[in-house]
Formats: sequence, C-alpha cells, structure tokens
Amino acid sequence: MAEPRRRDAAKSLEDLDVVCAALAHASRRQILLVLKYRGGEMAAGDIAARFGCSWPTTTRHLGVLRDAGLIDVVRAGRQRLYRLNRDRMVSVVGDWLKNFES
Amino acid sequence: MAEPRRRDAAKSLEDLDVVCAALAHASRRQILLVLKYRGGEMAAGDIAARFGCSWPTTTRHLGVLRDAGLIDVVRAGRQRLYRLNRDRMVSVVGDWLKNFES
DNA sequence: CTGTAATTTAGCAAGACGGCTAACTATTGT
DNA sequence: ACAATAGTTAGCCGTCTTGCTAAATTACAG
Repeated sequence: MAEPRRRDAAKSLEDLDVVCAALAHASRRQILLVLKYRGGEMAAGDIAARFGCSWPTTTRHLGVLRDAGLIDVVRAGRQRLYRLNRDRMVSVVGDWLKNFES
Repeated sequence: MAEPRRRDAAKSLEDLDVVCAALAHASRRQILLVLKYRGGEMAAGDIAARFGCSWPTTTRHLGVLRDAGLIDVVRAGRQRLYRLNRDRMVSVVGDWLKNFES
C-alpha cells in the first residue's frame, strides 16, 4: 500500500467522498448495474459496447469506479476484466445510510 | 403537484439521480449529518454558522438538498427552518443499495 | 517481425459546479 | 416609517467534469 497509516474516521470519510463522487454520474451507476446483471464480471469492450458514449469516455468512467474501489480490474490477455465489488458498495453506502435509519 | 404523471421506473431513476447529485458534495453531506445530530430541524442561520463557506453558498447547498427532497423547509417568521427528510434518504439510497446486497 | 485487436492515455473544448461579494426581499421591533 | 435581522437571488470567476478524436500501448496471430 502506498497510502500512509491514517485514522479510521478520516479513512471512511474519504471513502465516502470518493464513492459518492463515483455514484454521482448516471453512466457510472449504469455500469455498476450492468455489471451486476451480467454476473459481476465483464470485459471493458463488452461494457463500452453497451453505452452511447465513446470507448475512451467509458474507460474514464471505469477508472473513476475503480479508484473508488467499486470495481476491480484484472488483465486477461489483451482484455481487461472488470469485476463488481459489491462489498465495497454495501459497506460504504450502508454505513452512510445507517446514520439515517430508524 | 406540478409534476405530470410518470412511470414509476422513470420516477425512481430521476429520484436517484437528483439524490446522488446532492450527496456528491461533502458540505451537503455534512449539513445532513448536522441536521440529524441536532434533532432534525435547524434554522438556515444556525446551519450557515457551522460552515466555513459564506451564507449564500450554504443557501445554495440547502437548495440542492431541498430539490433532492432530502430536506424540507418551513418558514417561521423571518427564519426558515430546514428539516431532515430521513424517509427520503432511506428509501432512495436504500433502494439503490438493494441492488448490491447478498 | 508485422499486423491487428483490445484498451488506455493525451489533450482539447464546452458546460457544470462551487466559491465569493453585492444587492435584494421579507419580517420584526421601535 | 425606519432600522435591523434573516435569508435569498444575481452575477462573476476559477476549477472540475465529461464528452470527443487522435495517438500510444499491450498482447496475440501468422
């Protein structure tokens, strides 16, 4: 990890920030849903093919989601497989939501 | 309601969009938390006093939260009382989150 | 090696966003 | 009526975002 040690509170604040920023764009939310409905893993090209915007634009969206930890990427030959990280979504968004429940 | 009738799916998509946009800024999330920790209702001035940015900037943040339905406002003399709308947060964000649970 | 397929990186332009100050509106108190 | 208080609206300006196209990278196939 390149990240230095940090207090948990500050860490989760930053996690929330980066996740909220990632979720702020409809195309990125859509990518997450498509990933989920197609089994949690897809190649970049398959994702890009499903969106109106250009491939480089999709690549950037994928980068934002990846920086937010909402997806992981593994290289497989000349493809890159993006995998949904459900736990990250559930834990970060869920923690936020707990502030407002009951 | 000024809004015309609309399919539920489209409605919730737009709800999600506007709520995610509202949550995308740290100051706005902070306002929601402050509101919650101070009992769910505060005057605009009390909120503005707790933030580093200028009062007009806070007013704009409150407007975004209000347009997202996350807070409601009622006038009380020359004050405006903003009230947290927990149900809205829980239902919109919770519905999104359900896509990724278990 | 050379070509092609898969994807990212670079760089630019248009628009959205968030900060500010100044000016305005509305309500209360004297 | 006048001044003060509470808050919003208007307008400007710098920064971030997102779309694009073109160029670079990486891996496989012949």
